[in-house]
Amino acid sequence: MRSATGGAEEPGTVAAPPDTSARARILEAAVLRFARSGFGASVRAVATDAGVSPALVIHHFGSKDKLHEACDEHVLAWIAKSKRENMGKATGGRLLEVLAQADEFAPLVGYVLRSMQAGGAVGKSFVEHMIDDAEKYTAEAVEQGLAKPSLDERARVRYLVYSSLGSLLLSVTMNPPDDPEDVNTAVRAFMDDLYLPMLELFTEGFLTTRRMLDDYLLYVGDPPPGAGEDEPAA
Amino acid sequence: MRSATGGAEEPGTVAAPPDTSARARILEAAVLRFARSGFGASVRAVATDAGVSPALVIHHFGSKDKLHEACDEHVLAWIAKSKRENMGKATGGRLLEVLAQADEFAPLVGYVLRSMQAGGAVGKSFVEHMIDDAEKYTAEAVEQGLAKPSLDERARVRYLVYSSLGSLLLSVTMNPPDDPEDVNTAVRAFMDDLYLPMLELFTEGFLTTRRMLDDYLLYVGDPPPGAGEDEPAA
DNA sequence: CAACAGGCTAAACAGGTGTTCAGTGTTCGC
DNA sequence: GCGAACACTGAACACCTGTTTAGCCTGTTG
Repeated sequence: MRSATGGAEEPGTVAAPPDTSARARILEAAVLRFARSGFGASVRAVATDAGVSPALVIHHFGSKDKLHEACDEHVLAWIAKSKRENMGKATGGRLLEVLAQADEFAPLVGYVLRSMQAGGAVGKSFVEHMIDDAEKYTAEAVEQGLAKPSLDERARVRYLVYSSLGSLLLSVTMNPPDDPEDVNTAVRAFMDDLYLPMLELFTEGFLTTRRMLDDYLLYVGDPPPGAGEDEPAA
Repeated sequence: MRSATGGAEEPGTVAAPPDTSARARILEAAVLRFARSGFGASVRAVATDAGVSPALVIHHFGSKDKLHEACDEHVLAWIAKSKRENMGKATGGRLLEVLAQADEFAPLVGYVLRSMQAGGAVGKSFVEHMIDDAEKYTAEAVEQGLAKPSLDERARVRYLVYSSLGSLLLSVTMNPPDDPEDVNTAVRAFMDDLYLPMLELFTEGFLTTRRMLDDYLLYVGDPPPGAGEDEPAA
């Protein structure tokens, strides 16, 4: 077998042989296992999946928490890369759906969902990035006249991201796929069921009058006018 | 083996006037502990909270799973009662918010959220009941001319419930309150932040044109006219 | 009074957990 | 060749888990 354990990894795009190292195999197995069974999965389970001994997992990563962190970093790096590559075709809040369709990435999507479920770092980071992106996209959409302006753009974006990701998370949690690996099936089912009402709500709204909105505005006072200066901590 | 507590007495029908009994104290402590720390909390933790020995917990409930089931039943019964009492003032998807404001019920709300997070029975039941209720309320709202009719009423209701509960769950998961007991603070913060954009979306929509909706309708074919009841296979 | 019953507990059990340790080979620089 | 560094493992350790066992203690009943 090749040694080639030099720290310098070749950034070759096509030939990527060095991911057969035990460390990489463990990391991949851990991401998959955590996505499947949640972060309570045992080190022994990860080791078995990777075909190594539990001691080797600790030897390479130091502890289970460190392994968890390494998985987080790994997935975050993958998200950053995927975001760059899919910038064009995945607009707005549909990044996850697009990614989930690629079987290759499905386990990673599962990991993100698990992290959101557990309130972990990856989930938080993913949601925040999603909000930042969505803010940009909606601003463009407003400029182009595709989307209506909002009384509070930032708050609207937060709401849109929270409701879309939250509903997806809830749907997957309530109706977990038989094989925990193919999250894409669950995501697809979610989209099939709920895409129409979402689109309908987005184009036509839900209420017939402005009464509730106006009453609320009167009650809480005016929201930040247009481009709010800054938001002091409450 | 001799069964210590004769299984003759059916729980629920037994008239237990003093809820100061150890069994009741354990049940209450378990609901609170599970809401606080999730269902991974140990039997010993519950026992300590209740001021009893771990053995007594098992003695009264048989096993940890049985204790979990008993908690579920307890909370479900409470939900049913609260729904009956608050039918009038809590309309639509705002039941949880109303209930969360009553400090007395806050831990129970926390339990419901935990169960939704874990995909447990209480969460599932709660969501389904919520959908049933919301369907009734929106039907009334449509009749009264307050809400616009939908291409698929059932799907819209499901979407509304999933997005409101899902966004709440995600918000609480991402920003857990310092003291896990007062969920009401987190719920209140969620409402303060996201109620305006929600209301805005409901009254004005988001998109300026019907193009995306029409394109989608053309793509998937017409939705079930009126009361469609079929579930498309994946 | 004695005898029994049941709520209740301390202690232990069996099993799983993350982690450590001593010791395999195998490979590399000298 | 040598010795060191390396990836790697089986076995153990200490701890925590749910659960069981034996027995205490109190109240009731004969």
